[in-house]
Amino acid sequence: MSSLKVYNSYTRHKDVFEPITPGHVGIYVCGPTVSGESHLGHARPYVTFDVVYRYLMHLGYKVRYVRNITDAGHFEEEGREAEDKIATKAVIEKLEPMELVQKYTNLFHWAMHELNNLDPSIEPTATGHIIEQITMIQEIMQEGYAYEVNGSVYFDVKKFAANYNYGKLSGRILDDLLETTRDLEGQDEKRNRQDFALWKSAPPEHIMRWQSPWGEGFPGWHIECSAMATKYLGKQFDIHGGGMDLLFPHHESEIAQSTICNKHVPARYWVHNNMITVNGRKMGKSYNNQIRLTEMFSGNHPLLQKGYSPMTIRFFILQTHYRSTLDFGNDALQAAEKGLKRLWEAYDVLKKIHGGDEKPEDEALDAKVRKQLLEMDEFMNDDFHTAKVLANMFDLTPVINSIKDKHISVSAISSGTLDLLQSYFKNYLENILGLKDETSSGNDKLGGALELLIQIRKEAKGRKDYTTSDKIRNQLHELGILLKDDKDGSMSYTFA
RNA sequence: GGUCCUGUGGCCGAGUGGCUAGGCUGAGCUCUGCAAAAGCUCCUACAGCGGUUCGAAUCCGCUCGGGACCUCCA
Repeated sequence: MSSLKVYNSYTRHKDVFEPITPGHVGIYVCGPTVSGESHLGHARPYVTFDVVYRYLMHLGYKVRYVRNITDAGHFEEEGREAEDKIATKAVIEKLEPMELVQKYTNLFHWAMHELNNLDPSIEPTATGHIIEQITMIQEIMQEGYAYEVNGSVYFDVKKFAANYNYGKLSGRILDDLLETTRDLEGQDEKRNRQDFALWKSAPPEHIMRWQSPWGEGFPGWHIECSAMATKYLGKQFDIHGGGMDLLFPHHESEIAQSTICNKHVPARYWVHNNMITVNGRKMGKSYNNQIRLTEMFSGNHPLLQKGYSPMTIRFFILQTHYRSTLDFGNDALQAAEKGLKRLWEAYDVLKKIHGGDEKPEDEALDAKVRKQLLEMDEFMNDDFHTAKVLANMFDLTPVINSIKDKHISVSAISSGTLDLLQSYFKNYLENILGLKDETSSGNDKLGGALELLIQIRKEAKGRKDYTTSDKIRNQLHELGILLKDDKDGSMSYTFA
């Protein structure tokens, strides 16, 4: 089997993955700012890195997955009135900042669980690590790469660039930045425009504020990730993940900060997911085109023809490679919904298939099935190519259904291949891709009642009493339960 | 303006220079009391124009279109 290769934004090509400590992987993913509700675009990185997390564990690594919660204020616009987003909104909503933060943190966790994302190993909050951030800022100042002005502290990018490789991750050149940085108000505190804040002095109206060596204020945006990643993963760790839109300035700034403090580029592999777009345009607050996850699930949004279940959304995301843009659309979502249903029903069928002999009756088919299963590992090793994994599973679906419908015999493939097929489907669908059954919800009483109706319908059909049998089927259909007559005379049901 | 990405069949999307993923739609057929599901077929595309090559969706150039970042952003 091949080894895992990961596209590394830092080197700009696929690198063979080798953890710093054999057997262990440290991964840091930029988490949400909990000043508002998560939208569809937010689902992408967390699903993407959930699969990365699951796959690394599948490979046998012991993984520490750190994903932060940004609950301290940022600036609406750097250099302008330093408005704490959370504080501003808190006034409007007449809520304590921490109450608001708690509300959206809870909502975020709810959405993550709906999407069947595993909890990270550690989920540190920015407000819980103010001391670590202050300490790190002090270290940067001691090294001479930060300066204080009026109670705020800025990172000296120009000096950093003179001695280190600034801009490598994002492909930025300092001179270009000088020319292209927008002319904003209140830049006078900075020595150079491209400098960024490590600590901001808090104006009186600012609610979230902490005591620091430079007076009362709050941390800059980039420092929290550097401080928390260092604390929980060390001066250098394996993977740093996030959306492509964080490449610059966020991750570039993280690299600068950590390089001064820790003498290392913080992560060896930088992994970035692409954006979800709406009509070709990035979904984000700048474009005012977000669809919240609660709206996605309920269908309560002008752009939505209907609601889409969490697994539909997860599957929709997984059907594309994570570094490609993914365009939102009702047609695409509905295609994903149907595709997932078909795949999952085949998986249910597969679980019930038994038999097969040691030697397959159809050598060619047997070989093809094995090949397609083993290829799935290759695809995952090739930069987590879930889209190709799913394509192979769809290729195998007709084989499964044909066995069920007796178009081909169980013994067409060997018992060993059948075992492999069953274990790969289970492993991939449930453990690696993190999909789950959403239909039945395990209601035993309902199941029992349906079995009874199926029994009555069978008896009616036996008497050729199609009036009764059709009545049962049609009325159940109206209730959203689909009865299917299988080839062998048995009946099964699915929830629409 | 700078840096970078991208343009694939009705829709969504894979595509490492040659063997032309996959899903969803649509059409036909088979099975079936009728349905549904399933199976089997079919519709076979690479923005345009040049170039490199025995051979290009894939490499190069130009033109046109879309987008990301440069500012909070997943």
